[in-house]
Formats: sequence, structure tokens, C-alpha cells
Amino acid sequence: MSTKGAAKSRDVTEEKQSRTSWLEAALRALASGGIDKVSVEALARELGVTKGSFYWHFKDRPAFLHQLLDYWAAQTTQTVIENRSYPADPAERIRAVADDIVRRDLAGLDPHIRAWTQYDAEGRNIVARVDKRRFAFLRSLFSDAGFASDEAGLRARLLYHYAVGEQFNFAKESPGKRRQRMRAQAELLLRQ
Amino acid sequence: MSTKGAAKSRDVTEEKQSRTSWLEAALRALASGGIDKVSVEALARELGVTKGSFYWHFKDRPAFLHQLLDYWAAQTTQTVIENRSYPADPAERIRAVADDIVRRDLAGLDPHIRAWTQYDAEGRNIVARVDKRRFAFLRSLFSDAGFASDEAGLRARLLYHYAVGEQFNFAKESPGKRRQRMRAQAELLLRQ
DNA sequence: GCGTATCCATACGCTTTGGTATGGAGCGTA
DNA sequence: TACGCTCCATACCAAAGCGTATGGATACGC
Repeated sequence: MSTKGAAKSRDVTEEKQSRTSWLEAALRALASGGIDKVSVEALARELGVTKGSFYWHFKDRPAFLHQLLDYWAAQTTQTVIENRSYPADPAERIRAVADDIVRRDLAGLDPHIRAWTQYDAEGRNIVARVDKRRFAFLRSLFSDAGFASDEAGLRARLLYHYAVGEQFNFAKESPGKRRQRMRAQAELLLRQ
Repeated sequence: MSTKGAAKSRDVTEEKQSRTSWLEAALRALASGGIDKVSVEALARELGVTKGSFYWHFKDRPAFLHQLLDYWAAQTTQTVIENRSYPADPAERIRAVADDIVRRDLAGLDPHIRAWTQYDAEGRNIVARVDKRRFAFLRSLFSDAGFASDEAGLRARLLYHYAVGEQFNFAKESPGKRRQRMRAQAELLLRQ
């Protein structure tokens, strides 16, 4: 129990490697064609292994999908909120974040994540937490830009949900056009 | 060929009744749990018939789903754009439409439609046409409200995509809250 | 009454997919 | 060398779902 590590010292870097391989392959499959393409056997074919590996690393498919959401949530909050040095000027920060939102969605993951979790109650909670955190971040930016509390929340919500809705309609358009439109909306909400 | 109608005069009102029954049942199933619940056998069980009926009315499942989208598109454009007498004042018209958008989504269909067509190329085109038409309508309302062409388009796009994104996050919240928020956003975009 | 068209029931085959049971290769440890 | 743990392969089962082939029932036209 205490000394649970036995043959574990083989290679720490490869330790959880095949486990995350499944998760990464699942994200690729999800972005390519939705949750239906995230089947155990399809992922096994792409990884060049068999289902035996899957059912050793994960209990079953629902448990795997749950961990997949956690995996996505962890890496998505880091990308847009933390890991970056935004400009000092509040308005410029909002513009930079607007660009980041478009850039981050180029993987095409978020729409499929939302599409899938629409059918899964406990999945929606995870996405909701991510949204809550992103929204709070945007709201703080509008506050810093000089808007009162209510007004900042209103504008942050408007811009954030615009970004969500935009992904469903313009996902196939050029990044340039999307960026331009996103910037225009940010400018509109920065006025006055 | 020319006289194709034979036993057709049985009952004109019941003529296409069972066909639309399949479509209506599919919309209910779609709203309840997504596209995966729209299976031929599940719908047959709910309708109290067998698959024989389905494959008489429709070629196969893909063809059925395509007709389902057309069916949805036809009845959804009527609901929000045509069939209504909106107030004369342009600003009031926008507020009324904002209310309608929330009211119309109480069925919970649109998010699932978008979730599904995210995986279907030719389905996206149909939804895109619906969006285009709705957006043009909203844009004309902002034009009537006194905004210049570019500005009206900007605000209409912002409000419309907010509505789309909002459905994915607040679908389970109370209609009152959603309506209130939608109205607040409309007010914000009507200023200045 | 007979044929014909409409609409659905029955029964079957096929494929895909999730899940389990079991064995085996490789590598550490005693 | 024998044992145990990790990780995956093989083989198999069961369920669900799409599609087809065919027959039966009803109602209408002649």
C-alpha cells in the first residue's frame, strides 16, 4: 500500500505517456468529427494498439470521456488566462484577449466540446465552470478599463457569448475575417 | 405517371400525417437528448409503429435527417420573422424580438440542431441560411432604429451571436433570468 | 368482385461498438 | 531463477442500430 511503486522506475517521462496518448488522440478525433468519432476502437487503430490498452488505463468509455473533459478544461484555462503577458493598458488587454480567443479556437475544439456536453449533464458542469472562470476574467478586464461593476459584467457577457456563438457559424471561415470581426465587436464594447 | 394519385383521396388531412409524425417525433427526441436519440427504432417505439413505416416514407436515415433540417428551418423562420405583429417603434420592435428569441428557444431545439450540424457539412449550410436570414432581419431592425449601415450590422451580429452562445450556457436556467439578461443586452446595443 | 396502390408488420442479416476474460511479453526484485 | 507488476494482445460475447425482403391489411377505381 505504502510502497506501491514497483516497476515504476522504468521511465518517469514515459510513465503516463500512453495514457495521455489516448486523451490526445481523443481530442484530435473530437475536433475532426465530433464525439461519435471518439470510439475506443477507432482511437486504438490510430494509436496502433488494441482495446486492451484502453481498458487497462480507463474503467470504461464514460469515465474516459469525463477525464477527457478535465484534461481539456485544465489546458484550456491555462492557455487563455494565465500563460501570457498582456499589455498594461486595460483596453489594449481586451483587444489582445479578443485576438487570443480567435487564435485559440483554430483547433476547432470548443464547438465540439459544447456540442457534446449538450447531451451530458455532468459534462455541462465542467464546461460551465470553465465559462465562469473565463467570464470572470473578461469582466475584470472591463472593470479595469473603467466600467462600473454592472456595466462591466454586461459587456463581458456580451462579448464572451458572442465568441461562443461565433464559433458555431464562422468556424469554417478564414482566421483573418474572424479576427477582424472579433476586434470590431471588442471596439464597440469599449466605447463610451 | 400523370395520374399518379390513386387511393390518395382517402383523407387529405391524414395524407401526410404519419410522415410528419416521424418528423415531429424526431424533433422531440432531438430536444430531449441530441441526435443520438434520433434513431429509427426508438422513434418507431414512441410512435407505436415499426420500421416498416419509416422506410416507406423515407429512403434512409441520412435522407430523413436532411428532411428534418428542412422541416425545422421552415417552421423556425416563420416563427420569429414572419407570423407576428411587432410594435411600430423600431427600438420597441428590437425588444420584442429579443423576448421572442428567448421564448422560441424554450423548446431547447436550436442548441441540439447546432450541435448536430457541427458534424454534418451539408447540414451546416441549411443552418447557415437560417442564420443569414435571421441576421438580415435583425440588421434591418437596427437600421430602422437609426443606426448607419455598418453600425447596424455590427450590433445585429453581436446580439444575434450572443443569443446563439447564450443557449449553450443558460439553457437550463429560468426563462425569466434569461429574458432579463437578453433584454439588458438589447438595451445596451440600443444606446447612443 | 378484382386488381392496384398505399401503408405498415414481421423477420432476418449485417455491421459497429462497448465491455470482459484471459494470456503473454517485458522488466524489475528477492 | 522464480516471482510479481505493468502494459497490451487475442478472442469472444452481447446489444444496438441500419437496412432489406416480403407479406398482409385496407381502401379505392373500374
